[in-house]
Amino acid sequence: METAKITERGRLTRQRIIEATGEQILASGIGGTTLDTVRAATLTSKSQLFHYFPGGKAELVREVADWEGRQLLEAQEPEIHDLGSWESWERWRAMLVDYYIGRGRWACPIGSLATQASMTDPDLASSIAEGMRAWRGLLADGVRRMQRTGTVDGSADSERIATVILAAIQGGLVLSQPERSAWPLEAALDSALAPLHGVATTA
Amino acid sequence: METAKITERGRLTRQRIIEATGEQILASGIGGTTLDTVRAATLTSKSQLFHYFPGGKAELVREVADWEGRQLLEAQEPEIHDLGSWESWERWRAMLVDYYIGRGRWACPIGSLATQASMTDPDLASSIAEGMRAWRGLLADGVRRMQRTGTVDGSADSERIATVILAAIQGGLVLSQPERSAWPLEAALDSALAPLHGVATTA
DNA sequence: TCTTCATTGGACTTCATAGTCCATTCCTAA
DNA sequence: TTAGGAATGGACTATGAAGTCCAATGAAGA
Repeated sequence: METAKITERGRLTRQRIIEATGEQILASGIGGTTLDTVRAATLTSKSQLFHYFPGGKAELVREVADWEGRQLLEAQEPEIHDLGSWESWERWRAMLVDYYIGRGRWACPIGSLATQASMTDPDLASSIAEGMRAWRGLLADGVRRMQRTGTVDGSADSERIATVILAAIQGGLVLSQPERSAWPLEAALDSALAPLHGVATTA
Repeated sequence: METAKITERGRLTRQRIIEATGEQILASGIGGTTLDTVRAATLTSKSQLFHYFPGGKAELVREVADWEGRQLLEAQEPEIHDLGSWESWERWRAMLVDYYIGRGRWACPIGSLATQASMTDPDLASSIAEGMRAWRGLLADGVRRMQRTGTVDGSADSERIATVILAAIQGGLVLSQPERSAWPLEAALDSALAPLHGVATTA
């Protein structure tokens, strides 16, 4: 058994801790999130935090990053595995904007953690980099599907287009966050998506 | 007199503190930068830090943000005030990539601070937002110059194009940082600049 | 029922860091 | 030369947050 004995009740508590920590990190950053505020929000005790996360805060943050990463990918279902038509890309785009802005996140759980912690926690940094690569891979798959249908020039570099789209998301959020407006994100995203519907970038 | 009495010697010390703090923040983040490490790096004493920055760490960080913002704009001189030809844009792009990657920064002093502190320090957040707007304005000026020469479609929204370029920079850096590779930044930037030399986005 | 172990509560310890205070040194101008 | 204020040194305090420890509780199977 890899994970020590854990009952259903324990699993729920553990999950509750992860989700509450995720919310606090998104709202206040890693530095603004303390074990005491997590404890208060989850109605747990110090010993529980260390019982479920023996590695302390660092391990907890890493688990949060993993979980948020999975959530982010799940939120993009089912479109993320389609992306074979412009309509699918449009639905995916709408979902994404809603995920970030509509739900009041205003930041990417992954991208934001990347800039916050990549310099202090190498483990977390590589985990995040891996998540980014996975995400980029799914987008690149979509781009290749568009190339197969002929909508997109077959000679274009699909990985590169996927990277540009990801960068647009992350950069758009960096600008949207302080402005509290969705439009930088939408502008950046639409600009990056332009090559996917056979229309030149018109800005 | 707005600023209290300060001699040339004092001004230099103060500046030394700002620059060292800026380097540490860029390398280790705000949380990873302590007054003690700054003190050690600058060969100063605790009392000096509070003598020059009565508001403590928060004020120091804000001064750093201001100074880094000015540095960032200065680094783009003189091109940032030209940008009237594609060649000028190319020179500007090269300068920028060198500023971030060539000098081992791997992060934007402004964008990185935005995600690190905008949620905890509203003053800093608005100061950063203002810096972003100023920067965007300069880029938009350049875009309009390109429109006047006819290289760029005059009906395009110059502010929007400028925003997309800024987002490409910020997002490119988010991706470049964990990968320790310049190419995400270059890909995003080149894609955003494509509309400026009359070539459709080819990725 | 009883045993065992996961789960929980919460006080306590340790430590890093922001911030305070006062004495001392350095510079400059009268 | 000297007086005054800026600049500096560094010990000290206060605080908050991470992490430890042990006792108490709850649940599930023998």
